[in-house]
Amino acid sequence: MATSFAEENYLKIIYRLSESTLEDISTNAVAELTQTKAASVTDMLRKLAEKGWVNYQKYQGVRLTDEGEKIALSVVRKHRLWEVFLVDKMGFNWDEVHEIAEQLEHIESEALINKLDEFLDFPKTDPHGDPIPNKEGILPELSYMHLSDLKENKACVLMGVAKDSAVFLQLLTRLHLSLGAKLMVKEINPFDRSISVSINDSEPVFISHEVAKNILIKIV
Amino acid sequence: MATSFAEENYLKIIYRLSESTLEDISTNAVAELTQTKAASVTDMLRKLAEKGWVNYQKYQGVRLTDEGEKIALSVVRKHRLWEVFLVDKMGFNWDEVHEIAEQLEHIESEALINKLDEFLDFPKTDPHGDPIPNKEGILPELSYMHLSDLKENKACVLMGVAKDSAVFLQLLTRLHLSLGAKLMVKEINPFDRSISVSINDSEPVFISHEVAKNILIKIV
DNA sequence: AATATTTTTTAGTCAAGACTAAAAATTTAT
DNA sequence: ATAAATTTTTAGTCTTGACTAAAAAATATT
Ligand SMILES: [Mn+2]
Ligand SMILES: [Mn+2]
Ligand SMILES: [Mn+2]
Ligand SMILES: [Mn+2]
Repeated sequence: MATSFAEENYLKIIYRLSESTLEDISTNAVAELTQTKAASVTDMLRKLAEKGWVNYQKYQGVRLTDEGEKIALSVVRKHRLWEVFLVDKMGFNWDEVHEIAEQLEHIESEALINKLDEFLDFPKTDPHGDPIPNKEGILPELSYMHLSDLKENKACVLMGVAKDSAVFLQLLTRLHLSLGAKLMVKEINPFDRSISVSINDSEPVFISHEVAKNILIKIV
Repeated sequence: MATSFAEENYLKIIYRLSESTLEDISTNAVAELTQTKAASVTDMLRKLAEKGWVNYQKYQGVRLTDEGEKIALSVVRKHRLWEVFLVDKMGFNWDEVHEIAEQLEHIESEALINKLDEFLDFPKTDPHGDPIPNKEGILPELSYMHLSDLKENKACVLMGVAKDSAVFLQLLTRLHLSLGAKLMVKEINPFDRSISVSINDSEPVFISHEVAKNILIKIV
């Protein structure tokens, strides 16, 4: 069955919301991310349920069916592969690619996306460190910590971000915090939980707890 | 002003029809290429005229305004650049790219299309030999002959096709007729105007007039 | 337990872009 | 110059995906 852009966007957003909770997803949560109103979401949820892509009961929230998740994963796969393309091949910065990928993720061609995957050398993660499902829809297992949870004087590598708004990414770039950077927390201030971090062995810089919370790392 | 997919498709098709005639374009001609009905076209022509992209008077046919042509050329540019990408970088055959480019041509990002242009080394023509407008909307001048108009025993090179339906392109491929092939007409049969052509100096093969008419060449 | 607040759904509208059937205008043929 | 055929437009309808305002259900507060 063919899926419209709107349907794909909804499924992807329900998927993303499901990643961080086991509970059913609320109408309002979906409305916020789709940038629509709750009433519009209710309408769409009924349609998606009708097509067998979500389980939905009035007032009970929504959850993807296996088939719905499969579609969502394929959209996520396309989104993230196109992001890799935009950064690695087109030379965009990591804060510039989201909107374009938001469009490209709806291009309908299995053949194209698999050739693109190959062209990019089967990347495991996108420019924000998010995992890319393979063509079977299997996500590589990545277990990252938040920089905010790291003890002092432990070496680690920046592996991803937990938020990909342009302003956040631009801030990181200004601080020379990019994927692969070697980090070490030098000091944790109990007052506001801000930290001072050395990036690639240079002089430590200050980072708010809010920022540290959204930086994903791997201990080396 | 933002342009919808539908509007872009209409403008592109009106542009394509205008290339081969100086007359105004008829409602039916547009309907045929957009795969819609004449009534739907009439509706859309009114909207396009409203936006200042076409000149349209009831029963008089339609013609692009300068602004409309600018939009059409940008869609054509995107379509053809994506086709080059699909063939040169993704490894598709020339008969497989049209539908995908039909979608990709609507991706909205000046920055992306200009980076893509550079990535592809500023190609002058697409995989079917059609000229690619530059970012200012200027088309390179290409003056090709039809193979059907060529005299016997004149060497030439296949530069493009005047039709890009998949079946036609697949036929050419089977005959080893691809862009850049060296051709020489060995014989013209007055009966049905079919010709016998040597391709890259190999044994001549027979080609119908219909096929020869749609092969574009340059004399060497 | 009753009330207030928040969330979600329903009801009614709207715009875009398609359709069919019928009417009107234009073009072609006699 | 009429009549016939063709093309184009109008009128009315449908689907998708949005909206607002109001009603209903669920949740939180006293
Ligand atoms: Mn999207
Ligand atoms: Mn990403
Ligand atoms: Mn298109
Ligand atoms: Mn082409």
